[in-house]
Amino acid sequence: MGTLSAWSENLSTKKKKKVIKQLVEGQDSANQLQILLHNNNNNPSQQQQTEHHLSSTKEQLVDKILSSFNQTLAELTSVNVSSSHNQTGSNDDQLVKSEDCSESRRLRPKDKRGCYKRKRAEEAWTVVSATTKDGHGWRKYGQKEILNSKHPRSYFRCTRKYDQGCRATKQVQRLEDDGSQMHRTTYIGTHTCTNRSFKGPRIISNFESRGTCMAPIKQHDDRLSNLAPTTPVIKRETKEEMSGTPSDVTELDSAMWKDLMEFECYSEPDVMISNVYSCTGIKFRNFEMDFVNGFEFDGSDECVL
DNA sequence: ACAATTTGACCGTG
DNA sequence: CACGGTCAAATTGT
Repeated sequence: MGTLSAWSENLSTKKKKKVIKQLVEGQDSANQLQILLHNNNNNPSQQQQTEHHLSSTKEQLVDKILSSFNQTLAELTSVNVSSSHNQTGSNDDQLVKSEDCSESRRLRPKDKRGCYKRKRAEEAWTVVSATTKDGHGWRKYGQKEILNSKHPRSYFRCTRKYDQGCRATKQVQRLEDDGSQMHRTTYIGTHTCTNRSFKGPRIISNFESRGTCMAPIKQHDDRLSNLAPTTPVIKRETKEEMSGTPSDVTELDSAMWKDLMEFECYSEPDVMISNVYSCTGIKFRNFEMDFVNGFEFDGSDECVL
């Protein structure tokens, strides 16, 4: 995982401005969307009227928001990737070792547990949010008490790890401040699975198309055969996710709205917009504050994950 | 019965 | 050696 200082140093002023602009645009769209949703909830008949007054429709706003995140993330991760040394190659190597190891482990007697190769730092980014939902299926595989932290950290891997070889993992930890239901979610690695269960905004998954040195960018299903382990027994871990397979934009959107509504239930509308995204190793205050302060990261140790 | 989570051990990294 | 990421047996849930 690259350090914050390294990340920040590699972010040119020009890029910072671009990133800020994109995020502000996204925030603006989100605000408009919030108004729309709010009006829709209170008085559905008013919605069309409101929509007319605003410059965009719901769908357009969602597009803008997602586009904002996608562009921003692409910008940031291109920095990330360029600043990281032979990340992918070593990752692949590590992963192969790890997978091989885990394969053999299954046959090993109990007393020989733990033969694995820890993954090298993959690119990671962090989301601070009241909800940990992100539209992907996750399986919890561990929990740890973290030194000087009140709350334990939970470890999740993609449910498609074994059937599609997806490497994505995430770590979720509740923020220190009491009373707050906010969680810090650190995503590590990108999804290489074809997730047909899309339940919410796939902000994260759009990383997949960053066109960098990550996993194969091939979008065809033939990659499944490439990535799928040769293990004869494939456990299906995504029962409920497979049931719904949104195939068109309408279904996809309705799923997205559902998730957005859930999100709204978790947090006050005013909070909703402001306290969401940050990236690798950023201090986890209100991210909006960082915008105001010119997107400056001090690279101090307190931000190390 | 199967899937998901919990939990303690194992082990890599710094 | 401490910390924390990962594994898998045991437990719990559906």
